[in-house]
Amino acid sequence: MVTSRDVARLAGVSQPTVSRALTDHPRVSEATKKRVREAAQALGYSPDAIGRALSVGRSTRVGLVVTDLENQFYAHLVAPLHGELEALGYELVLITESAGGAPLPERVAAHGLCSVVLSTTTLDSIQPARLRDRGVPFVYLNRTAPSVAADSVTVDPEPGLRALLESAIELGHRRIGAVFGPRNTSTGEAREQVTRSILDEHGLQLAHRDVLHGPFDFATGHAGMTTLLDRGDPPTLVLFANDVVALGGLNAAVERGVSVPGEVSVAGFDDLPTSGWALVRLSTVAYDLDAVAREAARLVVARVQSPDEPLRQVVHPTRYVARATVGPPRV
Amino acid sequence: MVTSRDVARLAGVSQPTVSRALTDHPRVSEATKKRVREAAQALGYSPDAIGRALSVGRSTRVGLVVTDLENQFYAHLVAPLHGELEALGYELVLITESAGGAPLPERVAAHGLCSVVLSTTTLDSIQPARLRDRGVPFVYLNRTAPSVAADSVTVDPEPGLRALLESAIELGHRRIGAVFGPRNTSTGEAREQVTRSILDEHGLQLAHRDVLHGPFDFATGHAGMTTLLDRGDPPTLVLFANDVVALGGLNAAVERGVSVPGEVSVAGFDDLPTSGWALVRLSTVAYDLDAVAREAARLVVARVQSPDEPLRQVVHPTRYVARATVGPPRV
DNA sequence: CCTGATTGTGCATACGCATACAGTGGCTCG
DNA sequence: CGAGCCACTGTATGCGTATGCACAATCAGG
Repeated sequence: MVTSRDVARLAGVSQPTVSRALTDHPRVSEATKKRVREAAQALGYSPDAIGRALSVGRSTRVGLVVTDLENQFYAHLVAPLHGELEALGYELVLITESAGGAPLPERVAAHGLCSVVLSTTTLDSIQPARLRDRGVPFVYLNRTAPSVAADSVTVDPEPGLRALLESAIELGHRRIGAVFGPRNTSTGEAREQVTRSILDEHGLQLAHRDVLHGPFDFATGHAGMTTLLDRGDPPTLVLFANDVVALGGLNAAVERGVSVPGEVSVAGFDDLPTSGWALVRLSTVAYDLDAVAREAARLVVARVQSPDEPLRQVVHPTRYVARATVGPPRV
Repeated sequence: MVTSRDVARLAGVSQPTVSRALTDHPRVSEATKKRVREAAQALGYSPDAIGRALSVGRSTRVGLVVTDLENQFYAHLVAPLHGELEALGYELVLITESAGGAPLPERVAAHGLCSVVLSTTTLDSIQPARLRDRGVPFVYLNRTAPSVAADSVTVDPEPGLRALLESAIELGHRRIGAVFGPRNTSTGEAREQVTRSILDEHGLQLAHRDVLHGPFDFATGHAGMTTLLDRGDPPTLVLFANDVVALGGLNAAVERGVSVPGEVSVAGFDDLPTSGWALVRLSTVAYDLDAVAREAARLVVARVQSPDEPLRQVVHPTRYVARATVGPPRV
C-alpha cells in the first residue's frame, strides 16, 4: 500500500506537506504542490479514507436504513440518493432491518457513519431517541416521527388524492374501497386520513368492510384484492397504499380474469417507473421520487456540515396521473 | 463519543484489556470479560469501525460496482448480496460508473474497501489489471474478463437457451430474431454465440437483419422491437438479451397493438420477479439470481480472508421457463 | 523453598492522515 | 544594514483500536 509518506519521500518533502498539498492548503507553494501531485500520480497514490476519517473525527459515510431492499419502492430510492451523495463526496452504506441484528444506534457506531437516512416502515428497531442522544444526525425520508424531531422529506398526499378522488366521484364511483399501509406508520396514516376527509367533503365514506391494512408490499395488494373480489360485491374502485401494493392488486385481478377498469378500478400511489408501462398503465398519485431522495441526501449532508441549523421539514407536492386502471364504475 | 478508554476506566482495566475482552481473546479471564462487557453495555459502547479498520489494516467494506442502479437487474442484485455480506459481518458500499468520477482503483482506495464485486457491462473505467496490481481482491459477477483472472460467478446460458430454442423450433419457428447485449461484453457474447451454435445444430441461423445490439436496458428492447416491427415482415420469435430488455420489447409491442405471442413471440433471460407477473408472463431463461449474488458475496469474503487460495470460477445452470409470450408462429 | 511454566494484565506502539505549533528563510521597509 | 514580517515547511501529536512484548502473579513440581 502506498501512503502519504511514500509520496513525501519521492517528492522530497515531509508527510504533512503532502497532506496539505493534496487538500489544496493555501500555505503551500505552487511549486511544492506540483511536485507532490506528480509524485502522487507516479506512485498511484490516493489518500486512505480510513486514516482520514479517523483523523478528522468523522467519516463521509451515510447509512440508508430501509425495510426491504427487494421492495421496488426502496430499490428506487437507492439510485438517486446514491447519486446525489456521491456528487457531494459522500458514500452510501446500506442497512436493512435484519431480524437478528444489533439495534441501529450500535450499528451506526460500528459502521462509522456520519449520518443516517431513515426510510423504514416502522421505527421499532431504530430507536431514534437513542440516535439523537448519541449525536448522530438523521433525516426521515418519506416518513416522520413526532416523538423525535429531525429533518424530514415527505410528500403531501392531499393534492394528488383530491384530484384522484374527485375525478373518480365524477366518473360515478360511490363505493370506494382501500388497501392501506400498516397502522401507526406516518405515511400510511396520512394517506388514510386524507382520503377519509376528502370523501367526507363529498358525503361519502369508506365502508369498514372495504378497508384493509398491511405492509407496503406486493403480497398485501394481491391478498387484499383477492379478499375483496372473493367476497362478491366488491367496491367499484380500490385505492392502494402505494404502487407496489397496487401492482399486487392489479395482478390479482388479472389472474382471476376480472377486467380492470371494466369491473373494478385500481389506483396506486408513487408512480414508479414500472407503473407507466404499456402492460400496466396504472392510474396513480405521482410525485418526484427521485427529487425526494436527492433532497434527503442534501439535507443529510447539510446537517452533517452544520449541525445546529434549524430543523427543516421539506414537503413535496403530489398530482394525479390518470392512466388506464381507473374508469367509470360497472353498472 | 464513547471509546474503549471510557469502558476501561469504568471497568477498572486498561484499554487494551477492553479490546481483548470484547474480541474474546483467550488470555483474558472470564471475570474480566464479564466486567468489561457490563461496562460496555452500561455505556452503550460499540467499537469504532474506523479505528479498528486502521489498526488491523483492512476494513470490512465491500464495494459493489454496477453500471446503473436504476436498472432492475442490478437493483435485484443488491438485496441478496447485501444480505449475505451482512451475515458475514461485512458492509456493502455502492459504486456506480459515474461519468466524471475517478477511475476505480483510486476510488477503492478512497473508500477504504477490502474488496470489490464487479458487475458492470464494460470494464473500461474499471481497469482490473490495476486493481490486481494494487492487491485489491475482486470477484466478477455475471461477467468475466479473460485478460485478468479472478474469482467469478457466472451463469451457463446453454441449457436454458437450448430448451427455449428447441421448444420454439418444435412450435414451428424458423425465422428468429434477436436483440442482444453490447458487443464485446462476456455475458452478451456468450449468449449470442450459444444461440447461434444451437440454431446451427438445427440447420437454422439468425438473419443479419434480424439481429440488433445495445445496452442491457429497457430502451434497447423497446427500440429494437420497434425497429423490427416497423420494418414489416418481422421474425416470428424475438430473443432478448435479458428480461429488462425483453420487457422493453414486450411493451413496445403492446403499445402498437401487436399481440404477443399471437403475432410475435418474445423471450427474455434472467427471470426477474417482475417477469412472472400475471400482467407480464414473460417466457424466459431462468436461473437463481439470488443464489448467484450470494455466491459472489461468499467468494469475496473467502478471498479477503485467504488471498492465496486457487481462483474459483462458479457457474450456475439455467433452465427455460415457458410462460405466455412464446407461442406458435403466426402463419 | 526455589525454579520454571503458565496465566492474566499493563505498557508501548503502530496504523494513515490532519492539524496546531514551531521554526527557517527570504523579503520589505525603516 | 538590521528588525520585523510573511510565506512556507517541518515537528510533534492525536484520532480509536489492536497487538507484540514485558512484567506480575499464581501455581506445580522437585
